[in-house]
Amino acid sequence: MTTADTIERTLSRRGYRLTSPRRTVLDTMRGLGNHFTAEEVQHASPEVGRATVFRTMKLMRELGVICQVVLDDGTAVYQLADEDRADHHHHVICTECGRVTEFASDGLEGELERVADETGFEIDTHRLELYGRCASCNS
Amino acid sequence: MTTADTIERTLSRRGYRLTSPRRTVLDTMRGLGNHFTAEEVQHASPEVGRATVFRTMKLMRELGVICQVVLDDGTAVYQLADEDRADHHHHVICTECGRVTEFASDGLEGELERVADETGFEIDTHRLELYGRCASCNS
DNA sequence: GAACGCCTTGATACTACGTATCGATACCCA
DNA sequence: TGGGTATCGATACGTAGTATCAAGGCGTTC
Ligand SMILES: [Mn+2]
Ligand SMILES: [Mn+2]
Ligand SMILES: [Zn+2]
Ligand SMILES: [Zn+2]
Repeated sequence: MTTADTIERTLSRRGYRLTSPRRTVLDTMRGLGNHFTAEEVQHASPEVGRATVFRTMKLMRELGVICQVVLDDGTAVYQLADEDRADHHHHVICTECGRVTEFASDGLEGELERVADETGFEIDTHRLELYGRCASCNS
Repeated sequence: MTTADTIERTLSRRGYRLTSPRRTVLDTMRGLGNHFTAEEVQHASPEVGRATVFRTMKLMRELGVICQVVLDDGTAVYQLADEDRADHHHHVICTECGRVTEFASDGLEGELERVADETGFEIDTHRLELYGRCASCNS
């Protein structure tokens, strides 16, 4: 979870400010726990205009503060990124309780690069999600 | 691309029928080429009710006849699956022209299983998408 | 062939998601 | 102090997908 100070610095570096509505949306997301939808953020921040909620979430996504997680049915939820994994990582999603966990693997990234070569495409990025049941839902 | 006969058999096995509206939607999707959105299918099948378009697309997705492809911005497009790859595969998406290509890799699947073990989750499925530029857009 | 049940359909309404527009403010810097 | 840019909220708009419901189709069974 990225601190407000870090976020403010990143915003500032790009000419943006950490305003009061942005702060509210950030606090809301922190209060919503492991993962949340756009609608949940809206409902929990009634003082902030709807457009601003979306704008802020989009901005935070660009900064890597939150990540989008695609569920197995194709819908999306969001998650505050661990500060240390803010750059590149993937998600394991519990189809039972919805819990989202982040992970990264150098071995996997290497294998992905090898596969990417064979596609004939010039690959820039990728997205990977694993679906299953978490330890607690599994017992 | 799965034949109508194959689809009819699969539907029949589940107690469903290949009706005229379903046939229309299938033909429409075949006519739309490499990939298409829900809206494009609707527009190209005005005789069919909107709800039926969505219902049919959902059904075809469950049968593995079409696959959902998540773009890098999180939106979704759809694609008729190659009959031989109908079971499990992934997608390479050109961020320039939108072209979607399917691929599969045993090596990758093996590496994925290894990574999945370390998550502490009981993994059922996964989703992987690669984003880049196709050969023709790259030149 | 009639009755019945289930599948299917289209119209409609509704919810969610996200973007575009626009006039009004707030902040920063010269 | 004045201008320029960022930001905001309200609103409207477009797309995606689901829920409801009444009507029609089709197969099976009697
Ligand atoms: Mn994440
Ligand atoms: Mn596919
Ligand atoms: Zn769980
Ligand atoms: Zn291309």
